[in-house]
Amino acid sequence: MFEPLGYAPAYLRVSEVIRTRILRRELPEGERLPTETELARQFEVNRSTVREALRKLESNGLLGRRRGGKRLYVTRPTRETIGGGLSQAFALHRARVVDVWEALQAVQPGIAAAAAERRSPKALAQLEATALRFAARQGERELAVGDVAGFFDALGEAGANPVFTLLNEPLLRLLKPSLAVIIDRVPQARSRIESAQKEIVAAVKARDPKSAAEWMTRHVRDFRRGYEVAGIPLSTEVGEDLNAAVSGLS
Amino acid sequence: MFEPLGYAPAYLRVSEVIRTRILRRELPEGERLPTETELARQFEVNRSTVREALRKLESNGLLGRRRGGKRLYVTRPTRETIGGGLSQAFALHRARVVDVWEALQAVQPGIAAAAAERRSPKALAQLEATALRFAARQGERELAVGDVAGFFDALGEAGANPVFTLLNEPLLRLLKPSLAVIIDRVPQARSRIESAQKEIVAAVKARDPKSAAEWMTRHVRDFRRGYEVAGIPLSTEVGEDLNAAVSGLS
DNA sequence: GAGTATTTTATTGTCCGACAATCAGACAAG
DNA sequence: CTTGTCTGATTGTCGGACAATAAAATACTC
Repeated sequence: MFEPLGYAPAYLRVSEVIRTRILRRELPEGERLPTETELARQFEVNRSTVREALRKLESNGLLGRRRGGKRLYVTRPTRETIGGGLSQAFALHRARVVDVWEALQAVQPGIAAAAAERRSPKALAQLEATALRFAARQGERELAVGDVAGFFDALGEAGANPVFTLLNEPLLRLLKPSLAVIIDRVPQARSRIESAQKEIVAAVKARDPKSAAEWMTRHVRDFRRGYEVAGIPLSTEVGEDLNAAVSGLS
Repeated sequence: MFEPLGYAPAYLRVSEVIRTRILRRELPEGERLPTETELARQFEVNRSTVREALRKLESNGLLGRRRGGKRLYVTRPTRETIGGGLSQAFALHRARVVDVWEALQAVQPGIAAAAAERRSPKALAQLEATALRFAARQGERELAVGDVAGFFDALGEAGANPVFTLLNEPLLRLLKPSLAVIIDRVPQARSRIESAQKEIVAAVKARDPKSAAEWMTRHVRDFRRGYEVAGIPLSTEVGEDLNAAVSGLS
């Protein structure tokens, strides 16, 4: 019948004010924030209160500090920040590998198509380099996994769409552990990935969105096969210990 | 040559410890956190330090409080939390409506297909209800926009994939303002949306993923037409003032 | 005068102690 | 069984303090 009348503690109000200032770019990226004491003076609150507000903004990725620096600067959330937060959220919502895979399946073909449509020469070169790096890699499971993720990243970048770029990161992050298992346990995994990448690169180079999307669809579908062959149950929760989940094939 | 040896202030270490405890579910959701004084005692730091740590976790959505309550509880990030953070990030990365639209184009058909495959009777009922609500709505632009978003939400829910559900929210949030403009300025918008929803619901009901995806593709493509007809430049940045952006057709 | 040491200052991280507001229960009264 | 009253616990906020150290300013060297 009645709404609660919603009082907000000072630390929240302070962080809110700073936040909106940043969002409407009155505090532009790279700007150095005033000192805590100065902020406290301006807002007429205690420094402790200001600090609580700053911690919030800091973990939102809106404030950060330069390497080892003391003062805070206005920044925007990086891929890493967002990726970390989102993948953590997915894990807490008990997302399973099949869920992540399904999302990948939905989103990657679109990304590939966008990349094919709009790739700059530079982005293309980047993409080719990544593919080659993976192909040349021997052993070194972890690095190989990084290369695969790097390929998706480069593709997202080539699409020149920040939404894609930012959404890509958390999915890859969740995928990586299981991908490592696949590469370890499925002998033909590397060559299949390699050839899929080659086809996708070719399509992107030829500016052929349709073909890029199709090859990507196959590529992602292959991952699913990989899970099955590697003995990773599709219902494994991401963030779970994979070693515990894979059915014990030696 | 050498990595910086990375000292972390106490408030960070405290929040990190609590965070990992939550992530590995040693602090299960719904658990009441000890009082600040108690935490300070256990970590052997000052209460102010604990409070800074708590603020970080709070804005990550890992801690929250029950309506008007005082004590903190372990929670997981809600759709709203994530949606807010992500859409804010998109805005700061200068995403444009066309970028968001493209992401929608990529992801929604997959969601629709998933919903068609797995919808429970209950989720289907929910979806139908949402569609009907939109159809019955007259005037009340804001509410109508909410209904459209609600339709996508219900669809994501029906897919029973937390990844989809969580990714949906921020996209919709960014879309809403421009959607409002479309509904205002494009006379046939409502009826087109209504009929698309009807087709999608039918496909979901019939458990026909392929058809669901196809209709969704058309539905989303329609939005793009809507932008053009409404005079919203596709390169408008989301979060920008739309009234300033629409070409002045009175 | 450009680059390198050295000193000085400013700023953050942390602590302590304090107090009002208020939430959560217990308890009494109608 | 609801309403009012009391009590204790807990949070939000404050003020002041101090060591560590980053940033700025200064002196020094070639």
